Amino acid sequence: SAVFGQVNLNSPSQVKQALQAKGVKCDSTGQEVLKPLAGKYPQIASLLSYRKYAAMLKKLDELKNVHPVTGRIHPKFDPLNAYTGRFSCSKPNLQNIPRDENVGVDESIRACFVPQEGFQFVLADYSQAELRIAAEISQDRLMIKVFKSGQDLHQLTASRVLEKPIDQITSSERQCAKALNFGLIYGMGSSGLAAYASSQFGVPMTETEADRYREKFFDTYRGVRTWHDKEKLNPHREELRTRSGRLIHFAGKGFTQRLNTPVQSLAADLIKVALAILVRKLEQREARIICMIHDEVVVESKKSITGEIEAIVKAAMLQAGEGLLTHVPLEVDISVADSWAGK
DNA sequence: TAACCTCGCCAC
DNA sequence: AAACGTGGCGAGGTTA
Ligand SMILES: Nc1nc2c(ncn2[C@H]2C[C@H](O)[C@@H](COP(=O)(O)OP(=O)(O)OP(=O)(O)O)O2)c(=O)[nH]1
Ligand SMILES: [Mn+2]
Ligand SMILES: [Mn+2]
Repeated sequence: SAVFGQVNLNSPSQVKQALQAKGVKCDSTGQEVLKPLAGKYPQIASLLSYRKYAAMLKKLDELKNVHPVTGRIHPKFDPLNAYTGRFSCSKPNLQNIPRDENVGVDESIRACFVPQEGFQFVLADYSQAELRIAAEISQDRLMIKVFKSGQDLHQLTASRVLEKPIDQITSSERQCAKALNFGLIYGMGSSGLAAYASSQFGVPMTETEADRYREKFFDTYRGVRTWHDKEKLNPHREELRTRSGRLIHFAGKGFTQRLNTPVQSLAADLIKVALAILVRKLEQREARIICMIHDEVVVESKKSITGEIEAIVKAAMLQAGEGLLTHVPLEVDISVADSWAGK
């Protein structure tokens, strides 16, 4: 094309050079930068589309090593690799399998993950996991109240940003709002907020508008602002002790990391406690934990006992909160399905 | 050739 | 890309 003559589209440096040669000023060629330019340059839209499909094909390629005997994929789960105490997963990573709405064609990668004959999946995921924990850690009065009354903050934020009634928020709009909520509580700035809203949410937002939105957010959740201010005051604390007793080396960590680490760590501890409870309860039953994705558990359960297993999984995940959280209630979204796509 | 880095993108 | 964070992976590109 006129913009990309003889360039390797897989090479960010060549792409950047080609764009700059055409007078497109950019530092990076990532989505945040290119997406707002896609309307003006159809070639950029094509490039982003190509990158998306290429990423999907790469993911599929990673999933080729099915064990000949078990018919399963056996990744490595490492409980002690991530800084915050999250599990990591590799070879292949099953914690970043594309969600169906992002695959780009009417196909599902997650639907390829199915239980063995005569079994079903129980899929259980903490609702608004780290928002609840942030409410607990910051002791924000309103946020705690919101969770006690069973409201949905992701949905609420989507509704505010899109200026649409709450009952008209689609699941993918809610999904987009997650990054806004977490961005805000973990210290995202006005420029980051504006860029994200424009590129991922499709809502053009100037930096001034972003700044106004941030202020509104922190006026609403005053305890979150106080938490941030407090964290700004002691930027040199070198140790963090988690509620479960782990000591985390904190030296050299910046403001945003200091906000995130206690929350993500507690979330990691929460699900680990839940898994420990659960693995024992499942021992004598025909059901096994086959995957975990940070705040989600996938259990493969014999069909005839799925109802009982569902109750056990939910109870274990809620019970884990009893020793770790004091003010905020937990909720678990749970479903039974014949594939990871959720039926 | 292999090891390493950066970039971009997937998930939570 | 920037004061959101935590990860893994492939491809290009560089270095040993
Ligand atoms: N800092 C940060 N953390 C994220 C982001 N996306 C997900 N997480 C973390 C915080 C979430 O609570 C946690 C689990 O992700 P989920 O997709 O299950 O979202 P969440 O539990 O908040 O909402 P849900 O009610 O399950 O749809 O992972 C993000 O964009 N930034
Ligand atoms: Mn969740
Ligand atoms: Mn989840």
